[in-house]
Order: sequence, then structure tokens, then C-alpha cells
Amino acid sequence: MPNDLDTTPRKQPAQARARATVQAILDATAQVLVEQGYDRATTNVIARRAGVSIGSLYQYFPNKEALVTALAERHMAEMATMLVREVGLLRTRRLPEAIRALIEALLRAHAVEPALHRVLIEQVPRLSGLEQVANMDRMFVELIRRELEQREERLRPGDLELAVFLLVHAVQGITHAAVFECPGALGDGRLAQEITDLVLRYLVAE
Amino acid sequence: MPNDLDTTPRKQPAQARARATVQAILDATAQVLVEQGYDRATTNVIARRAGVSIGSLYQYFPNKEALVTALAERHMAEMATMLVREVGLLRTRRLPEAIRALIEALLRAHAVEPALHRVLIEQVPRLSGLEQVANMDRMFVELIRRELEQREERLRPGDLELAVFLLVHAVQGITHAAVFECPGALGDGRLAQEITDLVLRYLVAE
Amino acid sequence: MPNDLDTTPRKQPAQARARATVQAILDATAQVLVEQGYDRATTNVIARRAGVSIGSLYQYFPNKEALVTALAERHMAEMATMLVREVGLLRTRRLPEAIRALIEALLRAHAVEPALHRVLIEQVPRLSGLEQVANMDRMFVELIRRELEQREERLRPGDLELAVFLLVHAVQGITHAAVFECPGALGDGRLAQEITDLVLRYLVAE
Amino acid sequence: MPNDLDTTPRKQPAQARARATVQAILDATAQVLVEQGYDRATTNVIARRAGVSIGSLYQYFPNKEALVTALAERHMAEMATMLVREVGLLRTRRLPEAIRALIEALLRAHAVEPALHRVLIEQVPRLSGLEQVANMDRMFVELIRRELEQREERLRPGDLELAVFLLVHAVQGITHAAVFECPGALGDGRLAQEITDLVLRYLVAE
DNA sequence: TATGAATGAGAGTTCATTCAT
DNA sequence: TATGAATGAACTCTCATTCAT
Repeated sequence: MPNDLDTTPRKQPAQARARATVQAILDATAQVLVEQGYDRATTNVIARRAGVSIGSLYQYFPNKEALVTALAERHMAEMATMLVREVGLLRTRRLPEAIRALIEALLRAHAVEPALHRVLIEQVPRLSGLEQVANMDRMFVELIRRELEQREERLRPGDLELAVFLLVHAVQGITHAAVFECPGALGDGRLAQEITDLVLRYLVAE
Repeated sequence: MPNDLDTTPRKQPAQARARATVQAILDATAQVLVEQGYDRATTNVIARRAGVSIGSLYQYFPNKEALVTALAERHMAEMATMLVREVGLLRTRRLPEAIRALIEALLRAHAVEPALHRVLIEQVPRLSGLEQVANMDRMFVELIRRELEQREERLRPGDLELAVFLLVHAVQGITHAAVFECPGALGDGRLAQEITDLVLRYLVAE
Repeated sequence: MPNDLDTTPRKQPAQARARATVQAILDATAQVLVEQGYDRATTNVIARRAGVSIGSLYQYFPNKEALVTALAERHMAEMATMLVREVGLLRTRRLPEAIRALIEALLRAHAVEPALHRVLIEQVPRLSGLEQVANMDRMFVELIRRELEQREERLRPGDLELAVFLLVHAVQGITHAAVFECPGALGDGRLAQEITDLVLRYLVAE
Repeated sequence: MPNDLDTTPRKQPAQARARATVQAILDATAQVLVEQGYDRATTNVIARRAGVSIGSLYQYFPNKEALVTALAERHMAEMATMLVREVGLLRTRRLPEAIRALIEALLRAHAVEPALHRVLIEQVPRLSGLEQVANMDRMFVELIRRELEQREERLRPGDLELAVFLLVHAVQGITHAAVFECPGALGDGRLAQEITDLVLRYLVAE
């Protein structure tokens, strides 16, 4: 499944007008992607939705893939922003509170644009470099790993590597299912609590 | 994301030769899907790979979507077959053994054609009936729910509905991650053991 | 000026109908090329002129360049056919008659489709591997070289390599000019005679 | 091959700065044409190479064709300048020396920017006024004709019209071949000598 | 019934050119 | 006057699908 297109954006918009155009294009991409899916999201439709000519779109993005990649990166960055705040505080907390806080932050991050997140996850992995979105989740939960290693002796599982693999993907699976099936539940504290329970009971003996 | 095509296969192949043709087409579809990805899997390439003319392909499948749907159904049925055996035995076992057995069966089922499972999950744009694959996993783990309800009083979680949602998607997330990232581990007993631990510790109070 | 497209035809037409289609496409290419020039000869226009859908065109030719290359090859082959007859006889003749015969054959070959030859020469050299047409002329006059080497001692020029370079391109320049400016003169015996004179007076000392 | 664009430059640059801009644009055109070929030489690329905005380019040239035409005219004028010097002296010389001098001048003129000359000849699709380059060569060797008519009685060929046609295109063919295939040879005296031989032996009996 | 040649809507993309700033 | 963002007609090419043989 090679996919060798260059996805680096074509030029940085310098003037304010150009920046607005790029924003409009990315917004339109998100909308059309969510409404129509990847295949039906043609560059011409996106341009029209953005109120911009097709030529303008290609001034800033060398191809469709680059466009979606840029959108994914923007989305990722937004989610990451919501998480970094929390991360700094982890060290200062005891395990249960740390886990709980992380999971709440993760759910909040997924609650921002769940429909877009879904379409990026679901339809876009055919694109090259687009593990980014997946990486997003992964990178984030890599944090769990570091935290856990710090407190290794107090933890139950023998193989911490395996434990992290399990937890990362368990939490991710639950989160994505919530995004897909009942986005409303993302903000519900009970979900966060329950996930925290799942994680903690697995990690800590008794 | 409307998807209004008729995906019912065109005709039931009556003769043995016709059945063989259909099998060949589905096999070719699986191969090309795995090797090239969904977008590059054109109907003409699939027909050639199947050693069949494009016209014959369309004799049995009204469109590409029906073709992929049929493949997904076949794949699903194969996985289901591996699970039903186990299901009958659940009642006769105590919870830990029941869970363990189910999870092992699930992992074995995913180990059969992990690459195909992956491409069906990841790349196939949401086909009309193609939540089927997702449903597959879901339907299967629906069993967990029935089992759990039977033993509700001995379980820790208050909201069993929520608990099942969590476990289903946690296990699914882990399983798919294993399929994607280290298919080899699917047969490894340690993974099954660890997942069982995760589930049991969540379900049962110390 | 790289031009890295694969110009090998896509598939050999097997059925008679397909062979007719390919012929029609090549004929249309020649017509449109002559009437409109290379840039205006779009694949859609060529297909329409051939009375064939654009899809059919691309069944047999992977891209526009391959199409023109195939036409050039066909044209070349036709010209070559007209020359090989003459070539066999060279050995049996004395120098003046040999030269005269060759030049007459060359002029006759250029007289077949001068307008097409012109457009291929003029507009097409931007295409990769399309030195073919130029090669055509070159290859042909390579014969002169071999002939001359056989009779080297009776010839005036000291540096035969240089002499051949001169004559080849002199004759080519004259021929193409005749094609471009007065295609009618190609069949005129006086032109052949005069070119023969030019060549012979240069080659043979009084 | 209609070609109905207006190729007259848009305005004569009056100020020195404007003249410099025009020069820069023409220089850039020549560079890009040589480096990338006609098709890849887009107006935007040329403007950037010239260090000028695309808007400025269109201030001086109404369209791409006018741009290339202007470049061709400049190139032609430069070559012509190198030749006129020689022309004045023709009358004062005897035939062999006159021919030799002309041919040397012609080769020198082609040696100045052979790569540009080649690309203008080869790749530039027939622009409205772009027989100019061809005319260049032609116009120049028109001189030969006048000279020859002056000395008609001492010459061998009966039909001088035809003889001139032959010689003009023979010399042109050789010159262009040298430009294309071994630009180095243009300065080599042996080539000039040999061409002179070819011409003289054709023109003069014994 | 099987074949594969033929179809054509529509996709992505380019680039000469315009025009508001 | 100079800028460069914006334009959009037009291009090449794909691929699911049809239908004459």
C-alpha cells in the first residue's frame, strides 16, 4: 500500500487574506469529510464549500492527501493542547488521581470534534503518514507508560510492557467506541470513573 | 454518509462450477485487498486475479460493494464458526474459566486471517452492511453480556450495561491492536491470560 | 527535461474489433496532430475523432506520450519499409547510381505523409524516446556510411567520419526543408539529381 | 495551426529600471527554457527566477507567447549582429574566401548560445512570429543567394534558385546537427573548412 | 453462460492570466 | 507601479459498469 505523494504544504500563507483562505479550506475539508466521507470529499467540492476556487486550494496544498494530512495535524494539535496541561501535573499526584485526571482529559479531548475524529480514524488510515492521528492517541498514552515505570514496584503486573500495551489499547478502544456510538457519554463523569476503575483494579493488587 | 447500493448478491450459484467461481472471486478479492489496499483493489484486477472475466464477476455481484460485503460476510462467518463451539460450553463453566475460554477463542478467531481482518476494518469505507465486521466483534461479545447478566449478583460493577460496554470495547481494542501490531502474539497464551486478568479484576470484587 | 513516463503500449489488441479500434485511434492521432499541433491534440479530441470513447484510448495507451510514440513508430516503420528494398541493391551498383537510388528512395519515403512527418519532427521532440523519428533518418543514412567505408580509397575526403556527418545532415536538412516548404518537389527528379550532385562532387575528386 | 495571440510587447519600458526588469525577465526565460524545456517553463516559474512578481511580468508581456517571441527576437538580433560585420566584406573577397568567412561567422553565431538556440528551434511550438528563428538562418543565408547571383556566370549549377535552396538547407542542417550533437565542434576550424569544401565543390566546376 | 472491448462520468491537478490591494 | 492571492477552463487519466458477441 505505498502512497508516495509529497504531503508537505506548498507555501506558508504570508498575508492575512491568505491565512484566512487556508483556514477556510481546512474548515471546509473537515465539514465535507464529516458529511460525505473521504471518497466523496472531492477537492472541487471542498473548494466550493470553502468559497474558494480550486486553484486556490492547490496553491496551498499539493494534493488531496496533503490537505487531509494538514487537517489531521491541526486536529491533533488541538487535542494535544488539551492534554499537555494535565501531563505536567501527573508527578504531583498519587496514582489513582493521576490516572483519573488523565482519562478525563483524554475524554474531554475526544469530545471536542468527535465526528471529525471519527472520520479521520475510520476513513483516513489508507493515507500514508496518517498514523499521526493514531500516533496522537499512542503518543499520549505513552505517558502512562512513563508514569507507571516510575511506580513500578507498587504495581501488580509482572510484565509492565505487556500491561501498558493492554491498558493503552483498552482505553483507546473504549474511547473510540464512545466517540462512535455515544459521543454524549464522553463528558459524563461516570464513564471516566469506570475506566479509571478498570485501569486501577488491573494495576494495583487488592 | 449515505450508501444506497444494493448489496445483495445477484444470484445463488446453483451448479458446482458456479460455486467454485464465486469462491475464486472472493479469494481473489481477499488477496488483492490485502496486497494492494481497498483503493487499488479494482474490480478488473480482482477478476483477473480470480482467473475470471470481468463480465463473470458482475454476473455474481451487482457491484463492487456487494463483492466486498460478501467477502466480509464470509470472513465473519468463518470467525463465528470458531466461536460458537465455545459458546455452548459457557454455562457449564465457572466465571474465570468461561472468560478465559472466550478470550482465547476470540484471539484464535482473529489469528486466522489477521491481515484481511485488518484491511476490512481499516480501509473499507463504511459499506452499507459493513458494520457487519464491527458487528461481528460486537455480536460475539454480546455473549459476554448474557453470561454476565446470569451471574449479576456475584459481580462488582453496579451498572452492568456500562460494564459490558467497557469490557467489550476494551477487549476489542486490545485484540485489534494485537492484530495490527503483533499478529504473532495472538496465539501467545500470555496475552489471553492478561486480558482475562484485566476483565476478571474489573468484574469481581477482591 | 526528464520525461519518465512509460510509453509501452498497454495491451496488444487480440480481437479484430480491438485491432480496428487501435488503428482508428492512431489514424485520429495523426489527423489531429497534423491539423492542430501537439498541444492542441488532446486525448479527448483524438478519441472523439476516432469515434471511440476516451476510456478505450486509455485501454491501449497508458498516456498521451505513448500514443504519439506508437504513431511515430508506425510512421517510421512505413518509411523504413520503403527504404529496405533499395538497400539490398546498393552493393550491386556503382557509386553514382547507388547514391542516386538512395536519395530517390529517401525522398519518396518522405513524400508519403509529409505533413505528419513534419509535425512529428517539429513538435514532438520534447517527448522522451522520440528521437525515433530523428533516428529513422539517422539510421537510414547510417547506410551511407557503411557503403562509403567499403569504397574508402576511391573517395576524396580524408576524414570519412566527418564527411559522413556532413553529408548525413546536409541531405537531411535539404529533405526536411523540402518537406516543409515545398512537399511537391519531393517527387521531382531534379531535386534528387541535384542532391546527388552535391554529394558526389564532395565525395569524389574530379 | 492557428495562433491568434497578440505578441507585441505591452509597452516600451521608458525608465532604466523598467528596462532592467525586462532584461531580467528575458534572461530568466532563457534559463528556464534551457533547464526545463518549454512545457515546464511556466510563467510563474520564470517570474520567480527573474526576481519579479507575476504581475510585473504581465505588465511587460501580454502573454507567454509574446514573452518567448521577444526572447527569440533578442537571440536572433544577437546572432544577426555577429553576422552583419562579415557581410559588408563579402564583395571585397573572392568566392572561396567569402564562403569560408560566411560559414565561419555562421558557426560562431551558433556557438554563442547553442542550448537556447536548440530549445527555441526544437521545443517552442510554432509561435505566430516564431518562424523568426528559422527565418534568422534563412534570412542570413539569403545573402549567399545575392552573392551568388552576382557571380552567376562563373558557377556550375544551371538552376541557381535550386542550388541556393540546396546549399542553404544543407548548411543549416549541418549547423544545427553540430549545435545539437557536438556544440564543441562549432569552434573547430575543420568543420568550417569541410563545409566550405562541400559548398565550393558543388558550386564551382573542377 | 462467459467474454472482454467499450463506455463515460467524474476525479485530481495545472497554469496562463486577472485584479484587489 | 508592483505585488501575489485568486481564478477557473481545460487537461490527463481512472475505474465501476455495460453489452455485443
